[in-house]
Amino acid sequence: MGVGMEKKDVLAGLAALAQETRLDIFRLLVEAGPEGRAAGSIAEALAVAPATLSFHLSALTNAGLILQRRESRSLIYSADFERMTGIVGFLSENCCGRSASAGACLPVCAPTPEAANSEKTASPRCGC
Amino acid sequence: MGVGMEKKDVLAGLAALAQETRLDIFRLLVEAGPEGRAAGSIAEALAVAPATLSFHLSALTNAGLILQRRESRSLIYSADFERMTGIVGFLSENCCGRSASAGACLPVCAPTPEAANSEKTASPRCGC
DNA sequence: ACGATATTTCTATGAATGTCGAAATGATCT
DNA sequence: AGATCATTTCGACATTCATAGAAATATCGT
Repeated sequence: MGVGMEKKDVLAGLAALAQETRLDIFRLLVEAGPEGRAAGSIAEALAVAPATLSFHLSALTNAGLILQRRESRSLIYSADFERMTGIVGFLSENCCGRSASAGACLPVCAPTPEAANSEKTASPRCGC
Repeated sequence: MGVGMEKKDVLAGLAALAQETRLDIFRLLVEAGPEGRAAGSIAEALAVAPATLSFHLSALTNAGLILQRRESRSLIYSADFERMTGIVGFLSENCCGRSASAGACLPVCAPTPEAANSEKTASPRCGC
């Protein structure tokens, strides 16, 4: 309990990320790290209208993927990494009948180039 | 190169998973492993109309998340784990300004219960 | 309090999506 | 070839979503 995420939360998170503008926003915030970035800065970086950005920031916030804090006049948004890992974990739960908590079922941690190459030769597999 | 996924592919994958029925299907196939499961078996397990299931299987297939093969009269579907890891990797690319290939930026490999607990105490962080 | 700046809410519109019954297609077995 | 079984395609419907201009709200600095 506590570790596993509710399906509806995962669904909300995926839906939030399944949109080009929001995916761009989220990746920008992942890159920015915990310090985050102001709404205006995001709007400028991605060249989206303020109203449109606000719409998407709300969507990401409601999905729990990003956090908001105020700093002077600016609203700073940052990625919620904990939530993101929860979503990934949900996807690989019970991989090949095993429980995800038993260990790394999917090599989701960025593979080394060598591992990536050997992966190429092997047929699609689950990594179990 | 070849390891990184195109943004449009990631977007398609996320959109495909951002739907309750399809998420259920995919997780069922993740659990089934490389052996996969027949369309009819999936329809029965999830109690969805054949036409509806077919619609969603097409969506997942087009997104590259699942694979199809024939076995006698049945069409067997299985999860494409390689594609899934590609999507996850894309999300954590350039985490906090670093490249994902430099190492595990996000603890996306299922955390041990102990690690999960210590995570609870810390404020949201990126794991870098 | 006032003016300036940052962001959100309101409103409208065009486009895409999920669902399922009915019919059609494709594959198998005898 | 004919009968049967598994799955897909078609058609129609209601619902949801992305976008952005204009107005409203909130915060700050003086």
